[in-house]
Amino acid sequence: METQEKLVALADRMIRMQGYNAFSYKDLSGPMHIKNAAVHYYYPTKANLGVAVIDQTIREINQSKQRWADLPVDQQLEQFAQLYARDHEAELVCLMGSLAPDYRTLPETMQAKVQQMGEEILDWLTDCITKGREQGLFHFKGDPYDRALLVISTLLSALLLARVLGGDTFQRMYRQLLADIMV
Amino acid sequence: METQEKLVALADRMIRMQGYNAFSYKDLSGPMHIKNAAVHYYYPTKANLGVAVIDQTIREINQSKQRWADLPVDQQLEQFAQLYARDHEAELVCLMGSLAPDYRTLPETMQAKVQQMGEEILDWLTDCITKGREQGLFHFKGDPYDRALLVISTLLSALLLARVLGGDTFQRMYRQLLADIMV
DNA sequence: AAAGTTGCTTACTTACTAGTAAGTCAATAT
DNA sequence: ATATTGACTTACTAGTAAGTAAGCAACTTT
Repeated sequence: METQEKLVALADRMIRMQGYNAFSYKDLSGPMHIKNAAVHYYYPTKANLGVAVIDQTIREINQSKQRWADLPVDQQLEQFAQLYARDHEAELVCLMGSLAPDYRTLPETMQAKVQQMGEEILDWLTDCITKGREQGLFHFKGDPYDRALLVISTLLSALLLARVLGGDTFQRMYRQLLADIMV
Repeated sequence: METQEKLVALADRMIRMQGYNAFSYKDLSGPMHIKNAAVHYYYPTKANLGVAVIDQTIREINQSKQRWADLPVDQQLEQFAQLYARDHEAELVCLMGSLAPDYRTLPETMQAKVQQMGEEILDWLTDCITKGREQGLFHFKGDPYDRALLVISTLLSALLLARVLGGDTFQRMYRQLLADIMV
């Protein structure tokens, strides 16, 4: 992996570990044994770097979607949920969970990207849930879009609450979420 | 209201609008037309101020609980949810939603308080939900504690997601949440 | 061989951060 | 009348933030 890719990966980690406003260029330059200005060489502003992190995440999500395309939708949902389980093991929150509280302080370029990311995840989930109900794999009351909101909501805040409450908070929420929707 | 109380109220607003790491003493001293050092007079460190904000929130929650003590538990839950609806109208996230992502960067005194706040809310909600099921007012699968986690989770992330996705995101989630648990 | 180009470093600026020490001034207590 | 306290202000420090300008060595292109 080259410097530029490593920078994005490390920035992603920092954002999801500490928050966008709580990390600085020295948190990247230090561990990578380069100078502060070298980070500015690749990403002139922190906003550029932030956008790159979100873009990378959007790409990764799209790759996952494609990889799962041939699975039954209940397994697709489970794979999606396991993405969050892996974040939990790494003691990271998801990008949306980290950036949403800081949304008002983010540069506009980043705000737009965060929104795009949210909409793309939500559209896919809505689709997944709609099909699952049609196929008798899921069952729930109400609009699939609203259900998709609750699914994201649960996974996102399971990561947040587990951070504070510790213990088996994440696992409990994870299990209950799937139990609620699976037949 | 006196200076000290105003400081806590304003700090609370700033934390829930921008995040703990994105506000500074000048954000308080400026609007209050006092000097930076006057803030340090009341709260020597930012951690002191942070703890005061959480303590105040815990006190307010306990007052609400007491006020609702004689209501039927389904109305208690609705009142609780309306607390979040009011935050949404004020374009604020809840304190937990703001502080949980930054948890790792918070001074230990604040971490302990955030945890305490979470546990107190959760205990009350668990109790409320348990009673509601016993009385046939609520109905849901699984452990009441897990259900309480999902209720908080939904309200917390409804505020976060509404910030990014806008529109009627909050109302949709709010409605679906209550529809899911109310008979 | 000369002229870019890439990937940095050195050295710096400007702005802001939390935090402190000492002083002021009005109200209160003795 | 004097001392003390409360609520600040003035003036500062040390550290960190993002960001920039200029230079340099290695490699590539012409």
